[in-house]
Amino acid sequence: MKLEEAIKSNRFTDPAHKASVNLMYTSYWMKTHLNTVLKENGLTIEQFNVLRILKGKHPEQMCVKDIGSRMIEKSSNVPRIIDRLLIKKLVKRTPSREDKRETLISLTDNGLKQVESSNILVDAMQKRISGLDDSEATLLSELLEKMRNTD
Amino acid sequence: MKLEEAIKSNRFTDPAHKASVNLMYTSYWMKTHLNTVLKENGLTIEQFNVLRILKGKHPEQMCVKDIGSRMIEKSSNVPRIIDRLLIKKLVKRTPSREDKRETLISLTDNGLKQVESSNILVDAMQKRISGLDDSEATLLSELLEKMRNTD
DNA sequence: CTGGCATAAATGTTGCGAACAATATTCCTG
DNA sequence: CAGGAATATTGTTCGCAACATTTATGCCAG
Repeated sequence: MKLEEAIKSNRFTDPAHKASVNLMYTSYWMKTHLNTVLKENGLTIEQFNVLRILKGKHPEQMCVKDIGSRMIEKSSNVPRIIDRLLIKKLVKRTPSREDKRETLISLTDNGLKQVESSNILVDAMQKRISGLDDSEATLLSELLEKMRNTD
Repeated sequence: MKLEEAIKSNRFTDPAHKASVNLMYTSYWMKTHLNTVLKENGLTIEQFNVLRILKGKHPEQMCVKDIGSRMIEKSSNVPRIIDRLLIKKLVKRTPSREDKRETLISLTDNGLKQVESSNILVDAMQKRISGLDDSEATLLSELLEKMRNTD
């Protein structure tokens, strides 16, 4: 669907304005699909993101700060997202020995299964909905990074 | 900043995967800037969005359904966003005469001033942070719409 | 004209997360 | 060793998402 149909508007002041609205709408659209898929497994996007980050180091542990620095949406509430994963027994919390200020988090067996099964669903969904081929996707990434060049 | 630095990861299964993470990260990045700017005026993004939609028809009124259909993030909670705008007296609620199921919403004078002043801040911020020229921004919009071609 | 379905809006409820402050513990550096 | 920095947790408030329910009204088929 064209942006103009999706939000019934065509009053954009300039191409950059339209692009930023398009960007937020497309991200919303993607998240809606993600949410739908993850709900089958009882996960929120943020929870899935933390699990996926932990899977990247599995079976090693990660401290809370490192998890936070790898999240797409930086959040001061990582401990509470972990709380919810703990309740579902997808994750384990262990005090660190080397630096006693830290706590180390790792996936449980259940957590690993959960994230692997969710990954399959998510990958399939993304393949199904994305209309871009590899070179277009690469170009999109380049434009997005150029857009953020003031970082 | 490159995506890999921003989320300290370079394990993307394919360009489309990287593009979708990049998309969500860039949208988050944009919203963070938006939030910072709007906070000066005591508005959330959703509230600003509703005000901006109303400005498009000002001084005419709009019913709640039409507002919702124009929002970037479709929400079933439009009445409650309007509640908060009402408390700040930025918006007025009037029962419709033609169709008594509807309520008509319009900007107050204060609301109009508020959205105009916010627009200035937002436009300046977007100019300041975006590293894309017009043709790149147009290309970005095209890619985003192609990405959503399964709509 | 009316009975039943559709539509618009509001409301109730639950839960997640953002934002920000405050606290406790531990580390590190001068 | 003292004082400040870093790490994680906790408290609090708020906005919003999601979903169900309710109320009022419009509309159409019979």
